[in-house]
Amino acid sequence: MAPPRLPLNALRAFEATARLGSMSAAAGELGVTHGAVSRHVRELEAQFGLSLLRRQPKSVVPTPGGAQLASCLGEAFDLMRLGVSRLAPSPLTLSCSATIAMNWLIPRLGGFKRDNPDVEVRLNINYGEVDFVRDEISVAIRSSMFRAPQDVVIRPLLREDIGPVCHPDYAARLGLSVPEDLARARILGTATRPAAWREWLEVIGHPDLLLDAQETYDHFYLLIQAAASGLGMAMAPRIVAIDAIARGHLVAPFGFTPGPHELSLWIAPHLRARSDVKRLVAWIQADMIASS
Amino acid sequence: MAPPRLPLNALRAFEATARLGSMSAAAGELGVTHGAVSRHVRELEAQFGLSLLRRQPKSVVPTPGGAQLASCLGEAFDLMRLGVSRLAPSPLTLSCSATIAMNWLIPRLGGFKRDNPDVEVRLNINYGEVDFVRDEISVAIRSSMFRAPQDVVIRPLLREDIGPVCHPDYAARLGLSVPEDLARARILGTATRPAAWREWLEVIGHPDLLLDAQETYDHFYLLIQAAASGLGMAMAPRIVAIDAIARGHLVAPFGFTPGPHELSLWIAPHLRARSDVKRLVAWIQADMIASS
DNA sequence: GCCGCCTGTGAGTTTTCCTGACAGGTCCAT
DNA sequence: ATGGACCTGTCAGGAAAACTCACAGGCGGC
Repeated sequence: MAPPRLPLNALRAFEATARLGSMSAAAGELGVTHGAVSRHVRELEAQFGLSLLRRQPKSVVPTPGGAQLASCLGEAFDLMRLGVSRLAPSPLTLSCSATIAMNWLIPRLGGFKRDNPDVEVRLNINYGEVDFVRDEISVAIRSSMFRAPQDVVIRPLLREDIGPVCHPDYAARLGLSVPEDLARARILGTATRPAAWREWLEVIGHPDLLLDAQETYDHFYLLIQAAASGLGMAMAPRIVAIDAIARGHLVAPFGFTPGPHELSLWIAPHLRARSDVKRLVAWIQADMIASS
Repeated sequence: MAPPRLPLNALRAFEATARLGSMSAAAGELGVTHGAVSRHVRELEAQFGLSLLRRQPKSVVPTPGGAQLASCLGEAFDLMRLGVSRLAPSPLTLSCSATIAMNWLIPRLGGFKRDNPDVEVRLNINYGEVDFVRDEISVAIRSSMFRAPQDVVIRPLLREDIGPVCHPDYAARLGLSVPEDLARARILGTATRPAAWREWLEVIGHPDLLLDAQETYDHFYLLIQAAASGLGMAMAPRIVAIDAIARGHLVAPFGFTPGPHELSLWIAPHLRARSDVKRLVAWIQADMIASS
């Protein structure tokens, strides 16, 4: 008969219990209920034929043997974690447009780093096509304007709500109340989304209105900054304007309307099960929803 | 979001695979199928987002990262095993009668030690009542003549087949063919089982025959040896005579008949889940059945 | 006394793990 | 070539482990 396999999960539960001096605390650390921990410890005691913990009213104390075992186990688990962490993982790289990066991601990234101090996020500022392997991209935030590569895991984030934005004083000065009033405004555009104003006019039901960009910026984020500086009206997705609106740098006199595009997460298929990838994805999804 | 729990079972499967250079070998060591190991390894690779093994036609070779991880894991598991083995277990103690010990157990004990080199078995030569705690007994072989203590785990072994035995030459000289012929034999008895002959006569359907012990030994094993020396007929359970019969030291001219008692294993309840206890119990059960 | 905090335990359920069977691949011997 | 031995990969289905939920009981503090 072969030597019995070590009951690894039970050993982990016991180690945490001995270290924390409490089954409930160990259960919290392991993300299970106290009952599960209690069972694991009893299973070990039965298997070894001796008691590992002295039960006390408000806590548990390892017996001498239990303490020695716990210390061995602690070292062993540390060693495992060390080995796993040494696995030279390719860095976690998030690709998104400069606009999203500046107006949504970077201001919120501190929160992710606070919750996940051990995860390092590299940014890749880009939009459009992605080569996950060549550029070592783990996750990309992309608009549905672009086609995802084959095999990529896609998680829809949100439909882009779009609307005109400008500086609050600018809006007040022009007295905007209906879309037609925009004829009085200076219309700002961007080279990367030449159809932006046309798309908006269509979704709000004024396809007849003609608003042509009187000034065109090379980059979307320059456009946003121009609008925030009071230089005119920009057509912007809510997600990139929301912070500026909250700070009072921008207003959206006509609100936002669901636009023709949506934002998605593209996840490198070979990395989709990696824990840091999963954590980043979960965080982006949650924070995107929270800020929409 | 909490840091992910280490997938311990998968890590163990990978460690064995890397050490043995083969999933099938690892599966053998762990007592599972190769499919299970394959899944575990793939799960790890997915979770870490990198490949741990280079697949080759007839084997697998750890990648550099995989080799480093495997070495860490190997140390960690060794440490765990060490910690567990240090748990000062009470010694494994088997209690049985001197007769069983001499005529059945000890000749077979080598086989158990060969299959379980890491298990040390202490013997407690005794019969009748057992105090598992005071005498630190783990397992006892006992006859149903005795009452087991409360709470003991009982595993029936076999019904005692009993019959008269003597030296082959002695049987030939007397020309025994029917029980009545035993009147010509010298009847040997033992103080510990004074009713042995009577019980046999009853189970073979000759309650009328009267065979009284003409010589009585203090111990059963002395009785067996006396019979094997040609001093007369002894009433013996098959299980204690079987080896002497096989070696030609004894014969059972009337065979063996199911007797009124049976042999059982009594297992100390607080030790019943201990792996060495379970292995000893399994071995005794298997070998008892094999030799009956 | 009552309440809060701990652990123990049972039934029932979810999740994990494993099996068993098959497929594809390489190497070796025939 | 061709068949056999021996790997690994994969899938559906089933056994076993793990977990949850709910309740019970003990102890200490307010």
